[in-house]
Amino acid sequence: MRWSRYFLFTEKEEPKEAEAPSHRLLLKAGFIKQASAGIYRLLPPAYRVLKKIENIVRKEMERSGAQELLLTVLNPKELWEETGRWDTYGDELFKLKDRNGREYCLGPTHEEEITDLVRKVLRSYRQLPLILYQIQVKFRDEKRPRFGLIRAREFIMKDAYSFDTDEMSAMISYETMKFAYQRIFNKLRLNVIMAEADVGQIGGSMSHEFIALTDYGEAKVAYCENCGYAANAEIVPLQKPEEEQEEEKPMEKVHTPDVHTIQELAEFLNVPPSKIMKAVLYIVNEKEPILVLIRGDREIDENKLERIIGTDNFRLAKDEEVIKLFGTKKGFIGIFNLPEGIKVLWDNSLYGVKNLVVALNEPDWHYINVNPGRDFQYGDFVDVAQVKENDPCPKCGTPLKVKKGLELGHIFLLGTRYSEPMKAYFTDRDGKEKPIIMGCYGIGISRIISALVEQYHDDKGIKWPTPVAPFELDIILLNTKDEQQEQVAEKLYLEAEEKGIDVIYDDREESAGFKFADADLVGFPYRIIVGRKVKEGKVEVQSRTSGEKWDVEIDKAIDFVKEKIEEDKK
RNA sequence: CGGGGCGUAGCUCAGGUGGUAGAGCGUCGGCUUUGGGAGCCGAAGGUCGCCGGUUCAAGUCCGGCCGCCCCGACCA
Repeated sequence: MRWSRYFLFTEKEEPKEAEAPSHRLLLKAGFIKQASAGIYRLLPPAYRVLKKIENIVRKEMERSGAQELLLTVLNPKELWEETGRWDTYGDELFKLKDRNGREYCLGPTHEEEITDLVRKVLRSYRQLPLILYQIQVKFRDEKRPRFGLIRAREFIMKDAYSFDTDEMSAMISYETMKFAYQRIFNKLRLNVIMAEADVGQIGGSMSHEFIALTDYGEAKVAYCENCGYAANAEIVPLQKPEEEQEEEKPMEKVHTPDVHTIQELAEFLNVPPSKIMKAVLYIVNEKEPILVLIRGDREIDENKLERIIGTDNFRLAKDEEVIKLFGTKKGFIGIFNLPEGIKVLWDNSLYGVKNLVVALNEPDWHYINVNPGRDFQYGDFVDVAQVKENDPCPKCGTPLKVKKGLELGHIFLLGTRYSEPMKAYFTDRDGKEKPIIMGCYGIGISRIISALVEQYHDDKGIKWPTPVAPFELDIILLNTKDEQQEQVAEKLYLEAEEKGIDVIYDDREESAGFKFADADLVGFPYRIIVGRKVKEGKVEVQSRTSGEKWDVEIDKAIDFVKEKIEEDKK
């Protein structure tokens, strides 16, 4: 490809709206163009990357025995009503009507579609097991699209579905996909952690997430470097700590005027936050107040809370509600003088803490040196705290690492969550009708482009790993007016094409610095610089990744680069 | 969904107190230049997000709407 003819236009100015490096660089280097909020056009170089990612995924899926098909984007309401998700999926579903008033959604995921297809075709246990997959555009009306391709409203996903006769067989399908995913992320050169995960609203019994470690992403993963345990932070269990061995001091009432936050209170009383009982009031289903008590140095994990109370319909109480219920402001809620009918949850972190600071539901006063057993009785303990760096690993007790990441893959053992309500049955060996056991397996294909840039860039631009680079080699002709240089560059370009290298030839009439800067920004793994060394029969080969430079004889340059590329792709 | 901000040339942005729109970069033409986003000369390019109001006069003031970004909540 000659760059002078190629649809690749970089920006010199920094895109003002982008913050995440991947978003900024993909815009600046001319890979993506926004169409509207969370909706992006993939330009030719980005599409080349996307296709390479897809093909790596395809190869590993096919190797695992999965078969590719193509479902539809437009999905009728009726199927979604069968599983109840037309309503429960909520506002995230893009809905529309046809001219006759029939309702559809744009598929955000395809469990209903695939289950419908399979129930119409499959009859017998002889036809199982089966894994089907597609690479398809998906639509989710995200509340807040963010960071370019990282959270888009229209995006490309690989979704696979497994169908088995029994739990054991389903488990084998699940494990097969798990291994395929590990191979895929290795081949994509991504640093990805496989973590245990919550099954969430998709349902099912077992689930793993594949999280790329990045600074921009929605996932938080906790992992143990000792035993290999890794899980989404929101499901890491935290046990009660050891009881503190500390002399119990006499309880005292202390005036704490205008002290509202834990931090202020800790400074005012000169105690660590871990000695303060924090009380947070939630309103469940818009009517039932629940008071959550937690140690002052900890935060509430609302995902854990959701699983405890069994609904996501809850919110923090408003100031007025606190005043109405407790007769005091936020910051002065505690366990003493509690009004009737308020449910109280005790987080494990509070167990065994001595000489606590506790509010007493009276403005501007706290008790200090409050002790369990003597001054109050514990209620029901639960685990609602967010996991933090250095919390003990639930498997082996070693301090955990907690890192931010980007969810690239998610696999679920679904069981009969979809086959049962949709009546996807097969006849088993014993002649009985049984629901198919299902699994589903997603990979965010377009999001992988961003994850790659997050993990492979520097201050000058992107550094694509060779297997996914839009072009493997950039041949830069420095002086377009120099006939000798031009002849050499043309010859090398044709030779590279001939030898099957993905090559772009920068034949544009631009200054040397301009071309170098573009090459760094767009991030081709190798470049050949055709410049003044041509007089000595040489060109310069450079690696974007390592920064290494080699002077190579003109005739050997392409073979030299080809060898490097082959090595990278192994 | 709560909070904040922005919308003027392709991009980044400037345009006290209302007076009919500018810069840098990019683009086009010419000359010069070619190992790190070159220089000089010239030119084109705008329904100032949309609708309404106030006014002799609105990019500027007022009202409504739309779009986009950021923080949080949310996020198989």
